[in-house]
Amino acid sequence: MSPSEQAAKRTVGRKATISQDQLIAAALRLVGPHRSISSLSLREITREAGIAPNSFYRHFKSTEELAICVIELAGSTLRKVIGQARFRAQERNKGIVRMSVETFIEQLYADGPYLAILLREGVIGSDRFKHAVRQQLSFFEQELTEDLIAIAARSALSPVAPALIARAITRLVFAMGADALEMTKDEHPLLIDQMVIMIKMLVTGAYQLEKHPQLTD
Amino acid sequence: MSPSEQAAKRTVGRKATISQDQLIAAALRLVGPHRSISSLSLREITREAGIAPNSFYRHFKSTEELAICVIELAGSTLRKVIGQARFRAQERNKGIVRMSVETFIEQLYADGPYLAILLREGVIGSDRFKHAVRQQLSFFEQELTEDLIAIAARSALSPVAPALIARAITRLVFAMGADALEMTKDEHPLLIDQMVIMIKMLVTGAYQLEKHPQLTD
DNA sequence: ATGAATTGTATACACTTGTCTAATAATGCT
DNA sequence: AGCATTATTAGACAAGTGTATACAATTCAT
Repeated sequence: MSPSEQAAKRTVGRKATISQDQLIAAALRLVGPHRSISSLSLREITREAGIAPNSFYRHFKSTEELAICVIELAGSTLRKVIGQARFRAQERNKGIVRMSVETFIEQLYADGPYLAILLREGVIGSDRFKHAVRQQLSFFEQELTEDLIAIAARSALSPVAPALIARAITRLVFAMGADALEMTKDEHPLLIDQMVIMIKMLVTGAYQLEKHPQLTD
Repeated sequence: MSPSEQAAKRTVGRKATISQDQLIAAALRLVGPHRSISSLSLREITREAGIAPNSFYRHFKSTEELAICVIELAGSTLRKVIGQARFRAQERNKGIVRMSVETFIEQLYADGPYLAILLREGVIGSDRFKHAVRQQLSFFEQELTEDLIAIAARSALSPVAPALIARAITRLVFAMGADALEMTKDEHPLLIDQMVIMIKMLVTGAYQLEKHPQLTD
């Protein structure tokens, strides 16, 4: 149940002066590019939002509840952005891989630091918390899998464990994204080149293994 | 300067009733498989170690200082373990890749949850903190690079950007390791199979790209 | 207009946190 | 033995935390 959906149910009573979305916005403002969501305190958020601490409970059961909303927002936003990148790749004639990777890295410093959030919060916080992040990652994986199947079909090659490739690429890209967070922007082009090559390795390697499934491990 | 080296300097005065290593042990006990080091409070650690809060300062300047010691310990311990895995791979006749990956995953639940620590703390905490983790990662990368060069030399193939492959493998393995942390142990064998295939994809892909450096991106 | 429902606030409580100041205890050197 | 040195402690402080209770304000349906 998204914030706005839930708010629509109310029919009688005092009009809300603050919305869940405004609280989320306040939290995002506090997080910025460096802080972790799970480190935000309830009082901090309400202070930033300009309301009394207790008012928070009218909108979220706990800060964890809010954090999960943020994660879902981050995931869906990012998938939207990456989806657009595929179209842009066809307009200009950059490769899909390169275009996607570039867009991905751009998002690190976009208005909403959504990518940075997903990168950080996947390994800390409560179980529900981590689960939410991993679910978003699996959405990426899924969409990527579908892409790979489509591409394999066009090139008349059988799909070689596309789910596995998708998982590898997803993990690789997110890990390198975490690296990028600790760099200055001028180092990003080099990193992007590396990421593109890595992905190429994975894909051509996958096709190669399909053709010659022997090889020692 | 490691904990034990520093302690050796003292010549006169009251004998220390607690050592830096004992404090580190207490911290590790608290971290367990789930908590983050950066979330440990000074008082918590001293409580666990059985000393007064202020005594902490005689051994570490701050909890961050201790955390960095833990990270370095975790890194060197893990590299030792993985190094041994290579020898073990030759004794039994499993492949180096499979043996290393299996050993890696085993470490998730070893006595010292060192791997879990490295996986988590790379993206949170202070800059010094993150830097310490990334340094340990780069050590892994380096040793792996040397291995790849050696292998390439034996197989009479030119080394195809071994540093890049090493980086990709490292990132991939650590990311999948983070996944493993959220699974039950009976799911690990499947994950290990996947990791091995992914690494094979990367390596054979790299050789393939060397032979035919065209291909769209 | 009245009352129910809902949102927001004020105050307070019990905790935890890091760190300061002094004082005490134990050790080695002379 | 006495002294300097170091380790540890106790006690206290200000600041921050989540949340419980009680109350005020606002809105809608009747």
